[in-house]
Amino acid sequence: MALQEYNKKRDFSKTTEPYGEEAPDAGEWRFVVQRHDARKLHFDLRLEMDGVLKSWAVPKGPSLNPSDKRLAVHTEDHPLKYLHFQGTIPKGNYGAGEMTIWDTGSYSLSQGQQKSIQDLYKKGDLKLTFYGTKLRGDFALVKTHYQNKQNQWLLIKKEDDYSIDLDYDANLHLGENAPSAGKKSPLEVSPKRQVSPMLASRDKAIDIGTLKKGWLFEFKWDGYRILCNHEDSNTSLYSRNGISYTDLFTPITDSLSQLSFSAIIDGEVVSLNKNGLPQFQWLQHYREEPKGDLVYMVFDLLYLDGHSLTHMPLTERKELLRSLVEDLPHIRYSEHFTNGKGLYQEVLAEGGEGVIAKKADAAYHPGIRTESWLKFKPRESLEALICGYTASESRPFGSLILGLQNEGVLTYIGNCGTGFSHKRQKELLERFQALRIDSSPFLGKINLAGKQPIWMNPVLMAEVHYAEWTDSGRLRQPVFKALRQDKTPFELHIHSDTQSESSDRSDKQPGSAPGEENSLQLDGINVPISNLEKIYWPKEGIQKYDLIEYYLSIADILLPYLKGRPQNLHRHPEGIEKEGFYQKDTPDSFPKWIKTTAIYSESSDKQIDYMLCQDEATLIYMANLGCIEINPWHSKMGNLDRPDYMVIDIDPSPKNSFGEVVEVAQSFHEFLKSIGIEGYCKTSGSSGLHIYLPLDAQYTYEEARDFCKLICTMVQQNLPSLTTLERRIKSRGDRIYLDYLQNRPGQTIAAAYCVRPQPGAPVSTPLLWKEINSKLDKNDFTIYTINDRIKKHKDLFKGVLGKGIDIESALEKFPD
DNA sequence: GGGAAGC
DNA sequence: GCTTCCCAACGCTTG
DNA sequence: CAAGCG
Ligand SMILES: [Mn+2]
Ligand SMILES: [Mn+2]
Repeated sequence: MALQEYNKKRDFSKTTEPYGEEAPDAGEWRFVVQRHDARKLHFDLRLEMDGVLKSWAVPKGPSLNPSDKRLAVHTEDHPLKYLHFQGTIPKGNYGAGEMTIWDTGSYSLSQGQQKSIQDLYKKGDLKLTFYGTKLRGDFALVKTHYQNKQNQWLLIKKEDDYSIDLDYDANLHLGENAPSAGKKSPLEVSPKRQVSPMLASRDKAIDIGTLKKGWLFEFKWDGYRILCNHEDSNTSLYSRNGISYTDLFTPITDSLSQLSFSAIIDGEVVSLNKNGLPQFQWLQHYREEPKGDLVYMVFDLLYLDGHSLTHMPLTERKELLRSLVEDLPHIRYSEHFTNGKGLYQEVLAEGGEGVIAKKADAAYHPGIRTESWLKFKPRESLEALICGYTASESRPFGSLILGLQNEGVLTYIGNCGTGFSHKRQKELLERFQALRIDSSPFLGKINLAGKQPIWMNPVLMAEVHYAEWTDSGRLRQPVFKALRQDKTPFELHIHSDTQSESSDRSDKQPGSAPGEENSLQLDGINVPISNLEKIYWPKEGIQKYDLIEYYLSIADILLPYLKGRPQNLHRHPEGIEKEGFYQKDTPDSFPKWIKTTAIYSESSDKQIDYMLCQDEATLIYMANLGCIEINPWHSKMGNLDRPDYMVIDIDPSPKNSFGEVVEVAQSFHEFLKSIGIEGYCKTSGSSGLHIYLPLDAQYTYEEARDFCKLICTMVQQNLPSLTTLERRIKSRGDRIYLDYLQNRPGQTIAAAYCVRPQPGAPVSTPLLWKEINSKLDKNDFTIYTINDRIKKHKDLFKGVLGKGIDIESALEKFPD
């Protein structure tokens, strides 16, 4: 490639919109790794970011082995066109030599990343997930801390399903999957696995009229992008994120189940009004109120009768598709046209969404945003932060107050008062309540033309369509489309066979409109999930979604500590700032698959059905009920009066520092060591610490409690002014309460790995004794950090359910 | 969070 | 049809 | 006994 052309393209890249529709927030961007046989062979890693390709030269190439730290030297930004470039750079030019595409695909920030990619990039601490052919899974791309080596970064594979233990040499992996001359062979698909759809890109610089030969044009349907896998008697519909729509859109499922061949179909489900125009809002409320003609507009066929078709040209796939779905009810073949300009004008006149242009000979690359498909639409859209709303007498609220984060400053971009039904407004208003704040989140004063603002913590995002920007930086004719569903769907954690883990907010997608009844298939049970986006931690904007995601991720480790134990549910259905309540009895309205055990209650003279958390399904059902915290008994069914462990509950007064708590725990550790006991310590998740001693159900609660009291007495004597055994709060003063009374039947303590209804969503986290020092920060352990910690330390509480201590021989070692 | 009662 | 209400714990310790 | 406590 000549420098001249490079420069030309570079100028072009500067002219692209700084805030385009896709680039800033889609959460998934493209990457390429080029093998560059220049003076010295190296690999160039390029990541799409802010409209350019951030680039690193990796001398040894990427490795899939986590123990390799590959040096990556940050080089200058390259224009986006480099995503597809391979060829020979002539001698005499910079970087002369052969350049081939080694791998390409998309990437996103890894799970649990809170900051924007721009911030993390600036910090030099990128945790990325790649969806390429060779580069797959999680990587860290981090700046080294050498101050005189500013541009030296390291590319390190993280331990996951794609990492390997063997040596890895990128130069030996040029295999058949390597794309050659711009023709990357597409992934094969199978109806046994979900497929991520190919996505269209958008380039406002292109005039649809200039696309002629080799392009065809389809309606851009305003509905849900849905794929269908059909094989034998199995027919399933699912969204881009893998959420199942098989049951919701039964007319379509039933119709496609009649197919006589196995197939994978791509299309858009729409709800049509009498004039045949798709009504997106009707579709959003299809579950509660089916309305309009439900039609699956199918436009691609990826698999037929045992063969993957992804490599075939589009026109051939569509021909097969047309004959396949002929005459099926609720299924319509999406025709294509050759006059793009004409179709576009027609669509505009009818108020349609837009037009998709497709290269007639293009293959189908699952999960890739392709330039072989281009979307054209008259209106812009973006994701804006909802910063508040205006009051109204006639409606639930007047309009949304919208803002964007602009270089760290929240900027007002206008109000939006249309696009929601009365019903939708009420749902939104309810969701807004938890986020209300007293003063404006904007720095300056906002002119709202006298309307009364109600301010909100700006964490919710709305997809808004608009005509253009005004000169003063406001949206013209904004219309609310949907609340953003910006999270990775759980389904992907369960069926790890889908590719894309991120969502594209510019393509509308189903998933979690409020009031929509979701469910999650776990342990063969359809677990009902409601109000996923309900905010449980208003300050942080953490949703029920995040809680469930955490519990899904920790279930395997957590469940052994819950199985067989009656529980006291502690529920916070309205979030942590509203009062929660305890619930012991399991009402009849709970599903019958929930296991319970009946225990007689003296006070109410009746049997109480205590819930047992035996499996992931119950765990998630509990989370859905607002059980942020989990409170199991210390003893199990079958041996209810003999606890499996003894608990030393270290409870500081509000006046004690955490450092003092640590000091007390250290004192316990010393004493326990002196009587030959190891003990296991965890954060309570709140302000204290818990020390567990394994008992293996060998002693009664009373024996455990007496032994605990003895130990606490020793420590209290050792630290008389810092600790107390006083049960009355008033008598404790500002001392730390050593609560041995927790060792009683029916008494509970927040389980290891459970979340606490406290600021920051802390997790009760098992620790190494050596971590219990003045540097310990209990705020380090939250739903966002525990999984990394477990990768490193595994389950530090394993011993709690292991071999029990011998109280008698420990007592012999007591002083005096 | 959800069901029942009340307006 | 929509809003509000109401419910969802216990048992041991201590004074 | 009622109130306190987790
Ligand atoms: Mn290079
Ligand atoms: Mn405690």
